[in-house]
Amino acid sequence: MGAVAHDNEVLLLGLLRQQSQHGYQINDFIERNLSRMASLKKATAYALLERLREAGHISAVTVQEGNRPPRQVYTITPSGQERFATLLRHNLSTHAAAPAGGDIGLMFLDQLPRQEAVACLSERLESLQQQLREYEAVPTHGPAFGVDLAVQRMIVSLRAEAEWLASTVAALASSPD
Amino acid sequence: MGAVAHDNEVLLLGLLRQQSQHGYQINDFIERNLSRMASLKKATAYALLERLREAGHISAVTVQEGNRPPRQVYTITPSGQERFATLLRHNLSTHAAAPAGGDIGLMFLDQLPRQEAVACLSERLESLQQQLREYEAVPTHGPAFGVDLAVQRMIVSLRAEAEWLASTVAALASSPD
DNA sequence: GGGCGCATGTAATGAGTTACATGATTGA
DNA sequence: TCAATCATGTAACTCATTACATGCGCCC
Repeated sequence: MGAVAHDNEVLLLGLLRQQSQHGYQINDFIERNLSRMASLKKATAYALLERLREAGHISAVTVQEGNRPPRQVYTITPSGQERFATLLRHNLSTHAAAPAGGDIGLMFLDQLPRQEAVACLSERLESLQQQLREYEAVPTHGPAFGVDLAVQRMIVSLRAEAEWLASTVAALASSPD
Repeated sequence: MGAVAHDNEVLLLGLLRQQSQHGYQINDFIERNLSRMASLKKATAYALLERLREAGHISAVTVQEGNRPPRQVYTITPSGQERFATLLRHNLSTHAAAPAGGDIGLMFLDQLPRQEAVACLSERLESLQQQLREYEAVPTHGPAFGVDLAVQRMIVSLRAEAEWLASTVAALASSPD
């Protein structure tokens, strides 16, 4: 993708907005707590932080505690605050336009022998239900906010997809070849 | 993404499987009929076709009719048939694992003044409903197959998302700041 | 002393995007 | 004659990924 989504940028700015941090810390947090929602990788995060610093959206100071490795501690700047607000508004206002994913295969479903198609979709259904169970097991913190909201949305979406897929598989399995 | 999804590859092989074609023709078809499901761009398509040819999954012959520009007409090879079947099975069996998209913004919803958040999400809801209407307006061809199936899935998915979003906006609008 | 955690990065690779180049034909 | 369509590509760029490099401290 080009400069369409900016998901990673919002993520980093958002985290830095809540608290100044160094790269390792940010990455750690994402891996531990946001692995389901975010796909930002370590090397990408470091590079993006550097780009954001160059752009003036965050500032960096080198901090060394004792003999530990020196850290680049990043802090969001006023320019970054603005950027964050702009990106967030845009991100919230816009629904990921096009191709959702996983649809291309469906278009060619009839190019596979019926039985095989049913088998494949059944497998998909199972992994879908597994994912759903995982999201449903995520503990929530009372009224839906922050991450909880994103989890909720994921659940609703997965549930709808699972239901549709189940009925599609059923229809497919009982129809003539 | 790396070599994870292969959506574009399935798409091209699938189209060539139905009929030998030249690049312009394929691209034209995608733009006209599949713009909703596929995001494959012209230059990318040409490049991918060349890569598929190098890999031996398709073969090319140059054809010239009259004085029109010469065309590279591509035909799927046995190797390509196999590849297509493999990719298709995988594509059908697997649900796009991770981050669905649009979720990162939600995580930071509380970093925006309540009113603004509601406004943004309302805008999102409207465009979502607009999209939904467009998909619902796509004519179907009897029993769900091929593209129809993908459209159906899109509708189900959009509907679920729209419903969830509507109730979320309502809850948000009526809660204290 | 050997492996893990901390902390930051580089290098190579690859896929995708936009914008542009080219040149003939067709139709208003 | 001017614009659009046909047809294939190249070039420059951005973003992301994986794998690797480095080096110290801590703990068993």
